[in-house]
Amino acid sequence: MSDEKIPSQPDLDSPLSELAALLDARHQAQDEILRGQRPPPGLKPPRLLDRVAGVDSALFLRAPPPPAPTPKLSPTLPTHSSPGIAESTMSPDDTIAKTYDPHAIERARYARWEQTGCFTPQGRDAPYCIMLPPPNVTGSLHMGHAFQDTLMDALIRYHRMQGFRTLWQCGTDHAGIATQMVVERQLGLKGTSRHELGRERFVDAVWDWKAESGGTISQQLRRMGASMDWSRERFTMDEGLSEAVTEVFVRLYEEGLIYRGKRLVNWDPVLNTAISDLEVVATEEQGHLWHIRYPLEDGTGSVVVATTRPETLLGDAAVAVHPDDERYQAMIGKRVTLPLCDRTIPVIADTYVDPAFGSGCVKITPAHDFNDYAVGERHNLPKLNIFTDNACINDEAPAAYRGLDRFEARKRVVADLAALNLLVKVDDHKLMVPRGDRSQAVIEPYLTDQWFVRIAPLAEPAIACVEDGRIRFVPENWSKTYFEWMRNIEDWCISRQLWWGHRIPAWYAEDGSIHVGRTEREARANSGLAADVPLRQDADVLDTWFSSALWPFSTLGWPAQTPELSTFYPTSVLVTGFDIIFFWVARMIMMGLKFMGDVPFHEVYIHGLVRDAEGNKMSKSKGNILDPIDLIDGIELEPLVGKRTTGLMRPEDAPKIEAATRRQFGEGIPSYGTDALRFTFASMATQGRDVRFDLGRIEGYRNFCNKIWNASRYVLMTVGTAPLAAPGSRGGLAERWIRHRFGQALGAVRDGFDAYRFDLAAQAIYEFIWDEFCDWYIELAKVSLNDPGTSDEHKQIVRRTLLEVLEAALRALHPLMPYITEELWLKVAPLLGASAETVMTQPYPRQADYPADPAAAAEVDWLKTVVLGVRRIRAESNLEPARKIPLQVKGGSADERVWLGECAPYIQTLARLERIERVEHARSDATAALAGETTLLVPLLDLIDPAVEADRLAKEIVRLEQDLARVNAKLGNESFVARAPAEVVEKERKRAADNADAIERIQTQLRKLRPEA
RNA sequence: GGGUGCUUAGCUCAGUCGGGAGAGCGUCGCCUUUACACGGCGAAGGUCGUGGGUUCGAACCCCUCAGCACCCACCA
Repeated sequence: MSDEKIPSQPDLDSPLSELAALLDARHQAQDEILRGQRPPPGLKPPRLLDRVAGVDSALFLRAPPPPAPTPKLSPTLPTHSSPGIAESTMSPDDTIAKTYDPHAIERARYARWEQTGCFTPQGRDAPYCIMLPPPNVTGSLHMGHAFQDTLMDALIRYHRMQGFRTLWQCGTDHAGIATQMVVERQLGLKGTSRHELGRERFVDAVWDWKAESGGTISQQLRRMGASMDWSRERFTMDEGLSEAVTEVFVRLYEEGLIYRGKRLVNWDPVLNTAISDLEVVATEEQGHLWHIRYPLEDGTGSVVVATTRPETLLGDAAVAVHPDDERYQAMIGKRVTLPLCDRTIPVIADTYVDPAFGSGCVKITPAHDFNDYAVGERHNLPKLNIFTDNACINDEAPAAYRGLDRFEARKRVVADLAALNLLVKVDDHKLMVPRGDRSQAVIEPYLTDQWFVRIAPLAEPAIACVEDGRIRFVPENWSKTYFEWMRNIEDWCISRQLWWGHRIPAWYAEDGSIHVGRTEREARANSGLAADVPLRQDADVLDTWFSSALWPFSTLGWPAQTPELSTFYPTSVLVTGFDIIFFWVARMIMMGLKFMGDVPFHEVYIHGLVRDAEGNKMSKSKGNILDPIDLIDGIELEPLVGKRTTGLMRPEDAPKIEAATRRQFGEGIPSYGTDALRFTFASMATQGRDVRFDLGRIEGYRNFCNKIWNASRYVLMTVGTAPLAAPGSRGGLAERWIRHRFGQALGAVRDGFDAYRFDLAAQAIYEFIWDEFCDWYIELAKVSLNDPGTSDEHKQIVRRTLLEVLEAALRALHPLMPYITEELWLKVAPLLGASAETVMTQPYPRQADYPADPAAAAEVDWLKTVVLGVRRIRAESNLEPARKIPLQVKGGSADERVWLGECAPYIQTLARLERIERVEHARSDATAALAGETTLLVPLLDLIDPAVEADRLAKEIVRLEQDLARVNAKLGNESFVARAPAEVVEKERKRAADNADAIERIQTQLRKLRPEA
């Protein structure tokens, strides 16, 4: 396998090329090397490691002379690349390389598509539109994107070829927190910070960073072959999209659906911002449960409370017990002295307390715990905030703790309690720790002023539209997840204390009053404020998902009523992962219904998440990331190790990651090309929740590319400029059969696309091309074309069929493998008189044009059975494959007798027969197989070992008898015969009869070999 | 605590309507066969997680149990 890792790009400065040049330049093989093609068999290419070490190519000098030159096409074969486009794998004399090389093709093809405007919606037919989930503008393509984009592009190309007015709306997301963090990190490396720069200059710095790195992902999307309409590319902080954000905010505010309030929110003390519930991830961690004694103020005793966060004691407002808890009845209403603090707090009764947990007493800290907040509200407790924005103890706490970080304060509090003998015990305790999904910081419930969306009124219609089917989830069960969340939804905190994002269109007067408007001017006008009243705009920005929620209509021009908006909204389907159903899908549905009065899409296709071969989530910190571009282009081991081990959050993991990488990719990653990668993704798109990315799959599909390449090469070489039959000529058996099979395959492909079963669509087309077209039809066609007895007329039909089916199969495959199909189609189609510039806008083949032909199917199925039967005999009798053998046939139905006559030439060649003869009695030294009612006999006087053959037949009889016994048992069951559908019963009866007949015939044969049997 | 999935060949996974268990990769054997060795031909390999139920018939429908995964959630 190591032989496969030769880099495919020509590199004329490398020692490889110099050495190659030393060899006879006239040799075909050398031409191939210089053109970047694979060397012929026997020539060992250098390994990647050798190249890295700079010691390659010695192997080339020892290499044997290359074999015969590659066959050539007629020099008059038309070529169809446009001027300025690299002629890729075609050498100047029109030789097609023996091995598919994606690199020579992909970039030029893509540039050509983009230049000619193929990606913009065309025509006036029914619209088809997909919204690209906007990737982070400064991000780079990961496997999840590549997977998702492959599926979307397949849908887009499939529908475009069917004539839909197809729009794939693309763009990028400003990704507030993520982008701000990146830029802040960079500033940190330069020894400065955003605070030093100030807001305005910081935001400028982010725009600079966007300008610098914002093109990365769109270039990578192009490498994937994504046919999105780049002319309509949008950015969530574009002027137009920002206008949409403001418009939505103001309208929701005016309707009372956005409000500002002091609430307990999830606070990230590292990023210094509020975040929404969804951005908090709870992780199970090992901690402690501290049991602390609070003495009663009257000295009559004490209570013991348990806590996982002892520092919050400083903000306690009460101790709560269950109202029915007999142990504490006497204490309810009394006060306890709060240790370390110079104050007392009440003992209250609340059903929130679980008497069975811990001591049955709970400390209540309303300002720092969501439950306690609710208890505090019920009992009118003060909300004592003891933290600063970055979670240090503030001045509300006793002087001894002020300024301490929360974890430092925890240690100090615990130590002080122990010193006072108030620490009863400390237990190990597993708890769920809330962490920010971006910063990984421990989140604190924190009391601040924030903006919220009142979500229930928006959620209600959003639930209804999924219930009544206006939006359909695929797979359907994701709607359950959606309902579950939507029915328990909480108000959405949309303000963020960041600098990068959409500013909130709210202004404050000095008296603290709030004025909302599309502009400051409008805000003043709304409130009747004079122009000279000083106003200060809210410093916060909106949650990034607020603008993402508007994506399906903001990108189409809303709030303006554009033609695009009326044409493409609602969009056709949303393709996304289940991880953002709540973040994005639900919110788009709510906003779309609210502002467009209609759903944003009719279907939501939820795909799985890409994981590594072991099923682990791919992450930088695990060092198991695969870069889709590396799979396309290949990467040598050292750079791969480098990529995986730099920029780690935990640099100490580097050695482990390096070792694992070297183990798994000892020779780097070979180049597979975009089409193989895309086909792999499509075939992994099953209904499951996660998809494991396995290099074996992509290698297999790279081989598939090569198979297609070579099948096309054969067809081009065979047909050349030879005359073809007129279109529509009725073919022979094989021609009718392959058309029939193609029609069936097209049906399966269509069903696959319709159901978003890309795996089934991919499988159908893979099997058609490899198992039917290559393995059988091309071989059958060769028989006709190579037989001197074939009429010219028939040969012309065979050539046309080869071309037509190949040409249509390339179109059928195009949505999944755009590059190789384009490349080959442009060579194949002209031979049929087609002269388009691209296959991309050609009609998708229709099943109706390849109607079923059951007669041809039955006959070829029988033909295949005969050939397979002989091949099996040959293999199991250890006959040399090259040796031509005689075949005798005996018996057979009327149809089969006719078929044998018609198929004899095919059978003779494909089964490598010397002759076929009909006999009435089998010789005893013959091996036998069955094809329908026909018995196949291969007399092998000199080679057969009767014992071996007898064993083989005996085994076959056992197999048939087992099957017969099962079928007979079924038929012997009266209920089965009485209750099963007649056709099922009939089928079983026929099967029993067939089996019995087959057993009889094999037994006859066996008795001749083994008379005692 | 609530919810959702998953368990089929050595591995990764299909299996649509309940009616003869499939593919790819891997393994084994043969083969440089004029498109392709990134290939061809052939083969081996499965008690469909467990136990029960419904049915003439269950990988598939229902229930039980076991194992695994994920999502949501305020038990200190």
